[in-house]
Amino acid sequence: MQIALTTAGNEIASAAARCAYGQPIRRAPESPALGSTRTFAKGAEIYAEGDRAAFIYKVASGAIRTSKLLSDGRRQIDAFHLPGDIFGIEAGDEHRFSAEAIGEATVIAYRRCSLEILAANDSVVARQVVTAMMRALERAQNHMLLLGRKSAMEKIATFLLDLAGRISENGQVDLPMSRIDIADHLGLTIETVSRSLTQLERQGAIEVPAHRRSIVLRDTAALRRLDD
Amino acid sequence: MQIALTTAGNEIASAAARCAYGQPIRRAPESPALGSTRTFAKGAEIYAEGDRAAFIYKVASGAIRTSKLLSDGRRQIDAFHLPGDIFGIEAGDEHRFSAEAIGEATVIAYRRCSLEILAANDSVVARQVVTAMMRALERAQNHMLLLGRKSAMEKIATFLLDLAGRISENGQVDLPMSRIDIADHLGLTIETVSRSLTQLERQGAIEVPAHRRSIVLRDTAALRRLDD
DNA sequence: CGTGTTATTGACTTCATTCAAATTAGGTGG
DNA sequence: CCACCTAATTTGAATGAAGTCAATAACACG
Repeated sequence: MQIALTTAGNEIASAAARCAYGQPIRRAPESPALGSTRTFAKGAEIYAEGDRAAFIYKVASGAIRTSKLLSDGRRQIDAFHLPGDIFGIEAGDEHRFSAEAIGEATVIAYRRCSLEILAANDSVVARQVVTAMMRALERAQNHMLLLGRKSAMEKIATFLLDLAGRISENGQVDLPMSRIDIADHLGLTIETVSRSLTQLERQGAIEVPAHRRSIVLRDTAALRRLDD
Repeated sequence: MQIALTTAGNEIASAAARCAYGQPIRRAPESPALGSTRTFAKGAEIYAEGDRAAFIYKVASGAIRTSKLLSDGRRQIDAFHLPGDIFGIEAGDEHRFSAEAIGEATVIAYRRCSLEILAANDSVVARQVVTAMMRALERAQNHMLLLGRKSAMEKIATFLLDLAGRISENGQVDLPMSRIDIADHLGLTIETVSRSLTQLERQGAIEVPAHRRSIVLRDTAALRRLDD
């Protein structure tokens, strides 16, 4: 029982169908109600803080940032979501972050229903959603330590190692996001991000190719020493 | 079907019994296996980072802090847990924070089993645990914004308003925790916490009685202006 | 009352920010 | 392919918010 539109092995879609209709329903592939793929241009908003949370999302390609704003415009980027990552899960009925595509990105949107009902009705999807939530919680908790107690250099080192663990091929990390995004994720300014990268490069820990959107980790041991 | 030792209306205990034994089992009140109350002295450790997470806890009285350490001793207090709060839920099998009693405190410990099994087997407890996790996630996400983007004064204002919302009687907040704990929660030093409180007092927003362990909110509007 | 702990205050330093300018990258149209 | 333009990034100099170090003050408790 798998719905054509969804990616292979995806349990969320079938569960969402059950959730919405009581029992699994076979749907035409062109149905937009669940598991629909959407493409967003660079900078496009997927949802805003306060929007009704009707869907949860899975990144298919590209990268998404979720962020919160203070009234005067200061921004905190809670997380970057890469292909395979689920985002947009909420406890209440509205989004508590806004989500934007960083570059061009495609996401799969799944109609959401109350997580309590979901969890009660379907153990497979419950596990998936609970797991995604747990991951978000762990990420947030580690990030609190970073934001509250680490220096700029340590923040950058931690960030690079984390990204490398998620998307590096042979020690090279292609940054999907700008310096501003990195700064707003790490609680720094773009200038400090830039200076820290320069300093790490001078120390031989990393190498920043000309186009500035990728970073080669030269000395991960040195970075790890900064990480903790 | 309620187990004698547990507090009234508590679903976690009965679910834990089901979880551990497949079906509900009536246990003698003196059984320590689930819903057991434990008392901790000031500063006593309930569990350490890395400990096997065999229980989840609910605060009965007093206050608990959960925190993470950097290798050189810098500390980030993730949250303060007050009576009624659940803490110690983990995705994996070990604790990712340490938990200590702030003053003398009593907690109720519930034998834990894999959350996936929990969620699959029992919708009532699934809802409770998922709700507690959600709350932890929301707290963490708001706290990231505070740690990453707020000034010292704003941090203190947010902290006081939050605490007031949880334990104030008529605008008076009795702080269970020391300045060091506040500092380590807000990503500040004790000196900065102290100076910020003094400044808020000078501005007439708060009043700090002589014993320094309680705070009267005089002008919540002014605090709210700082909060966001 | 001492004594130890916790909090406040003061003086100075530092790390990161701010403001400003220069440089580089990437896209557009000739 | 190159000149131009805009946006992103880097770099420099000065400032500032919070940290550090040090001393004092206020409690809490025996």
